[in-house]
Amino acid sequence: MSADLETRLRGKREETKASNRQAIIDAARNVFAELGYGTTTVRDIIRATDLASGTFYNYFKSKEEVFQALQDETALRVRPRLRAERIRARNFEEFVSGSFRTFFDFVKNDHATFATMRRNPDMQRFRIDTPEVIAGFDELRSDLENAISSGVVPATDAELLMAAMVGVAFEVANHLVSRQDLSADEAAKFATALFLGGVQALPKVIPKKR
Amino acid sequence: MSADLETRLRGKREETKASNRQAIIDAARNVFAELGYGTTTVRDIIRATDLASGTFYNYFKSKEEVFQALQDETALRVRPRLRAERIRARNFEEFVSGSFRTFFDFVKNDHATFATMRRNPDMQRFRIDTPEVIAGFDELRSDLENAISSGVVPATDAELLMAAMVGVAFEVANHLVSRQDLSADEAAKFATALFLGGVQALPKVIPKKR
DNA sequence: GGGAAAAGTTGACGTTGTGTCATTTATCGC
DNA sequence: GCGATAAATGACACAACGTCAACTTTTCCC
Repeated sequence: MSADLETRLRGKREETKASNRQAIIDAARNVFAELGYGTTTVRDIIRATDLASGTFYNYFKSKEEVFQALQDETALRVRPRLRAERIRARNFEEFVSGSFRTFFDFVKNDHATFATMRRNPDMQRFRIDTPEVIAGFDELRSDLENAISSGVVPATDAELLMAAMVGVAFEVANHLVSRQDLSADEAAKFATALFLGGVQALPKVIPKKR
Repeated sequence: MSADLETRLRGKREETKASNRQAIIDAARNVFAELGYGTTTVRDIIRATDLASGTFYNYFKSKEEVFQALQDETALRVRPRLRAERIRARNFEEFVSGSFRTFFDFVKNDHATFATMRRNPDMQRFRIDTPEVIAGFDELRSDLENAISSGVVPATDAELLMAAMVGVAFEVANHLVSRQDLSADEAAKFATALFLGGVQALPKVIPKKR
């Protein structure tokens, strides 16, 4: 079986190290979802595995660090999709709309990730900042710089443009999570229109009672 | 003296209650700035006042709650300014530019508030969510709805528009804090142009080496 | 294959911070 | 003044933390 194969290739030591790490991460995901981030303790997490308390500290410094690892896993799933979308784009309209649509689809569909968020009254607003996420931001900025160089986007402060896209993406995503009547598609259309033509270009909507 | 006057009006009891609460908040501000939010303990805070440990819990449930109170104090300083700026506005251009300029000025000038932030590696990205802040968001949304009703802004999803403004404001503010070469004015011009005319309208800039 | 070294696991233990509560001290209403 | 009420105090019981010496498993090498 494949475990044996991996063992032969990587050695048993590396093997269990990886599986322990993953066991802790998986346990943490469940426990966070159940107890909420604030109230769970390192002990709660380790109790949900078959490891001893001391072992936790061979892998992570604190629950914060496990949480980061969880976030990194999430970011690792989206980042390539966003990258691909931007590379595929043949003009700035596609660049922007592809990015927003991909991100909002992800947020709307990945229940496993965002259910946790909703159960946590402490951090209603979701905002991630791990190495993986920062790297994703840099990638976006660099792609924007290229777009500017090639004349697709007017010469402007690429860092600010990145910040604006990121800000809108995350903030709108928060509403996507809490509002059921809002689809990823609507959100993407809105954000895209804003970036392409400003307020005047925004999709017209019949005002709703709230 | 005025303390005597207040005492006569409010009673000594209310008096010291208010002053103790403020003492704790002030102590917390200093201690957070010195030790960082993550590492400071309730005991550290109370030690910086002349109160006993038990007294802390007469005023706040936890250090999180003090932190919230701190944030609320900050929000309470900006919210009226933003409100005033929006009321003064005679068209949407003024509405948007006034809002961004006021917010960015505040961020850039209020060192006391944002120095703390920079000293905290745990929460580099600043994001506040207290009742006072939520109320500010609601106020903005409601003002946007009015703008839509009166035809100054095209009929669109006011909540999304609010989210976009908030997202850009906070995310750009993060860069304001970390980039010395970026002025509040530049940032406001950028954000305003984006909302009024989209990417094509953004201020032109000679690309900088980074 | 076997034995020693290296790597990793274990859980008990000392330490630190938490929140409560019986007691004490200060203020209020009369 | 004086009883009643509100608030402050700090010792205490409890919970979680992170470490570490003893133990187990894997690797290395002859």
